Amino acid sequence: MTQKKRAASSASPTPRLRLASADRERQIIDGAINYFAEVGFSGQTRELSSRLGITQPLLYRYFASKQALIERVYQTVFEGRWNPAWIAPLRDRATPLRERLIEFYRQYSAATYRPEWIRIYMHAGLSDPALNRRYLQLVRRELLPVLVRELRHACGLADTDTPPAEEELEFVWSLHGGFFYMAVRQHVYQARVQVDFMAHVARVVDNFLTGAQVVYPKLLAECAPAALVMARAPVAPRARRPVK
Amino acid sequence: MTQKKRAASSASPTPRLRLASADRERQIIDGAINYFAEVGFSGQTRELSSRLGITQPLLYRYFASKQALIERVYQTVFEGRWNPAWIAPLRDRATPLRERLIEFYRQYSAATYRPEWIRIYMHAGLSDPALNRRYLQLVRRELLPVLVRELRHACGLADTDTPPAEEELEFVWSLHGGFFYMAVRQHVYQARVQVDFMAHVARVVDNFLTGAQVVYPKLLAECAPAALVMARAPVAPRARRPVK
DNA sequence: ATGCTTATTTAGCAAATGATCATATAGGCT
DNA sequence: AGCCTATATGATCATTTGCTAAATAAGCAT
Repeated sequence: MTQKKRAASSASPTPRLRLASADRERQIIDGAINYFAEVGFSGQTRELSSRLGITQPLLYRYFASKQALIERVYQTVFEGRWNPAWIAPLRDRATPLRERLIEFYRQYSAATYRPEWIRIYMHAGLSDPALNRRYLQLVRRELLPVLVRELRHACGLADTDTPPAEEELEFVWSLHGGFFYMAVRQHVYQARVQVDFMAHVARVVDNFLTGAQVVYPKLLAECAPAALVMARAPVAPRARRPVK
Repeated sequence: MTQKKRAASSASPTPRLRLASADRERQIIDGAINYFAEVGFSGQTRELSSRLGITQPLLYRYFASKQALIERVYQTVFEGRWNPAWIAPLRDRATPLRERLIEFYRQYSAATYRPEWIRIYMHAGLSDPALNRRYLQLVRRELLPVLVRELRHACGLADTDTPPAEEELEFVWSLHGGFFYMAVRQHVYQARVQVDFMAHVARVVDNFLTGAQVVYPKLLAECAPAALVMARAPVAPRARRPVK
């Protein structure tokens, strides 16, 4: 017994590392993000603590309950990774919308299409979708209307005050969702994705914008006719190669 | 105690319903699908049995272990809902590809974009992605190559033996994934989707096919040049309204 | 009725798991 | 050096949970 104990303590020379509480807290949160991303929120606190190299009761010194820790994980992952600075360049009409979209998805994917983010996001959605809905509303409030506005402009329409119709939001969301699903295939289903992501983004964005030249005005005619005002000087058509 | 018990048993007059074993088994599986879809596979067998109105040990008469029940749930949901008859009509060039795609997604969504299916699929992916990968391979083997072939044709190219390039598969998967993500938002994140799904599908398919007239040949030129053979009699251009 | 088969329940075990508490010790302060 | 505070630990509790064995009763053939 005592032998075993002594052997263990000499084998793992962990001389009771004493961290500043802020450091320890951060370390626990980071570990919890990775652990829960891997096994889900039903993962045990004992296993988590053992991966962190600390004892389980220490977790309870820093977090009142397992649930409190989980909520902290949510908060850190979701609210910590949205960058408001992504939006402004999307409105900069000095560069073609194509390039703006590609650049946006380069940055957005770097921040969120990561195993922990995607997996935590899915686990959270399945166990308590309230937080996900908050994130979706963030996207819906901050990002999608900008996309709609720029898309209207890129299709040769004048800026109006007409708010995005539900159908327009879903339309741009189909672009967004296609990329997200690729990340889900990769990080949740662990399927190998064998193409260059940014080249793929470029192709899909091209396809989206090219089609939109024709289809988007029809969508507006059906769903938001008030937005159908031609710009005085029509914007150069986006078709980079004329349809023959 | 005894009073409580007697009261309970008289309040719930469940006079030990005795079913044929096949019926009971089916009932358990159906209940398990709904239960696990809701709470995940870490849901307890006791809670499941109580929802079914049976005792927990009875589950173990029908399934050797919780894991065996879970595997049966997988099997029923995934392998039971793929319909090979979806594919043939996609190849019927008598009708425009647009209509074929819309009809396909009408049927595919009716079968799989349901709360249990989507949620079980997500839970499964997070806890053990092997089964999801098998399903993805089914899609990748049976569906995507057909889409690629028909898309090439719709863009005015001759049929060749050139197998789909990885980039082509991802390209059509971006269409597929956009729809799937809408179902995820609905059934996992429980966000309200306020548009008519089939009208949305029609718009997105239109957009996809219209853009593809321009973008897909370029994709092929980069990634599968051997497929870039023009059909002798060019197919009527898909643009339903000429690009101005 | 009688007895046989088997579906179903009652009662319960052993392991796992979230949470707690008294105790030990590291590290700064005087 | 010596003290004091906050951090860290080991032992332990109460509950949950997958699973089993024995008891009970419903349908069925005779």
